[in-house]
Amino acid sequence: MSAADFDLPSDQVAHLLIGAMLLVDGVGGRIVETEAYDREDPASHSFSGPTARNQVMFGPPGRAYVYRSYGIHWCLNFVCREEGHGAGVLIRALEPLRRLELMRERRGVDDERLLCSGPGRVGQALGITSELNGARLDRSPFQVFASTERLPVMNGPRIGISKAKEVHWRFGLENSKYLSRKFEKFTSQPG
DNA sequence: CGAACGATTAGCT
DNA sequence: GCTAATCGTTCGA
Repeated sequence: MSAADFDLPSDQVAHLLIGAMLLVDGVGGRIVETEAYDREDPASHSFSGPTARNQVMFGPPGRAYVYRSYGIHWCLNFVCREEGHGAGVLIRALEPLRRLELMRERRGVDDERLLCSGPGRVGQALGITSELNGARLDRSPFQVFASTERLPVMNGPRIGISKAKEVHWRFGLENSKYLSRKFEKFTSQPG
């Protein structure tokens, strides 16, 4: 995918990314769960304007925004919309497909379903660190290929937030074993 | 400068 | 289901 593909509202990109192949240095798999965030969104890091941490969200679309979560985990986002807007998509889960042994080693677990099912796990399995904050998604080490298939996508409330819980900007591949959690309430998107 | 709070996970009950 | 771990970011004094 090119930078222009991310110059769209983050909920559209979050939906579009379900089924896409994501690789970092050849390690990764198929995206099965995402969440959208936007400048006008109280749950978003960008809601209160640019800061040292979130400055990449206010840069050009098609870049990686990487942040430290709970002092422990690295979480990977894709910057969306026009430059300066402050929108992004959090990559919450992958179906692991490439270089599973390296992911098992990095994660310290064998179970395939625990390799990339959660944003912190995705970061650890793919070797994401702050060094990749601001990196272009159309250049090494990233590779992002949109799905050519029409896939059944469901959506629902985002996870782990305290504000804007009524916004259903969590998207997931229906029937995937690799979601970080079940979708309790969801509406199926028209295929 | 201090304090509160996470876009989480793992491990235990 | 509940909670400790763990520390950078943010905001108010």
